[in-house]
Amino acid sequence: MTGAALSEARAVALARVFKALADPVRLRLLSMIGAAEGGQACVCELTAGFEVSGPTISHHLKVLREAGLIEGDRRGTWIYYRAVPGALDAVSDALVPNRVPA
Amino acid sequence: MTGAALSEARAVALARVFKALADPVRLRLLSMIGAAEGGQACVCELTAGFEVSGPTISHHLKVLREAGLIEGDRRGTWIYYRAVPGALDAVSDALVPNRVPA
DNA sequence: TTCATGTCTTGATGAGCATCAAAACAGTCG
DNA sequence: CGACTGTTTTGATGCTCATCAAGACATGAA
Repeated sequence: MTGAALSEARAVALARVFKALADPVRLRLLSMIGAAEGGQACVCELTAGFEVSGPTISHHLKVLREAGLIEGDRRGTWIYYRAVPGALDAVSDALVPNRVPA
Repeated sequence: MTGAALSEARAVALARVFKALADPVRLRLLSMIGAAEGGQACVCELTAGFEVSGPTISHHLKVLREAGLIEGDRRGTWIYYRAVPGALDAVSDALVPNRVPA
């Protein structure tokens, strides 16, 4: 956030992603998905880790999906979600441009 | 977000910061402060760059201040705001731990 | 087809937030 | 002190969001 000033349009787009990240449940969902075996997890596993109801988890997953942070595909009975590659890196870059991949 | 699963407490703390970033006006304020001469800007300069009213800018600056992202000090008539060093880096680290300073 | 399971959508409710106008506070200058 | 500028606080309003209960949809099995 030290480079040139942010344009209005870019600020709106970035704010949308940050809004998706601005909830403890969604952060933990994202974390659980990333930490899961093979980088993916089905909704049943995710729901088990929280005290909130199934529909609420589904709602949060939808928010993350619409923000471009995760994507899911149905495999038989279950739906598996995984992180969209590079999505979080792009957000990280926007915050601190002077960083490079390890 | 690929390491160990996030604790509930850490998720709540992180979400608080993301919530502060989840507004286009606040993102642009942060950007303008970072891009300003000497890394600091007075409220009058910031207000001039927006269409919203003065009190609204003041409100957003307060949110950023309470999130630990900026700090301000009065210097005569004007109050100057600047970014808290390392605050954004910490957020960036939380998102993508596998990055190192350039 | 009928049933059971997993996931999502709908509808409703209560809490939180962005915004502004008006008032209050802080500091400078005459 | 009094007038003025810069900044914040207060109060009110409309909107968005998180959550749940109930129902709907999708898939696989009997």
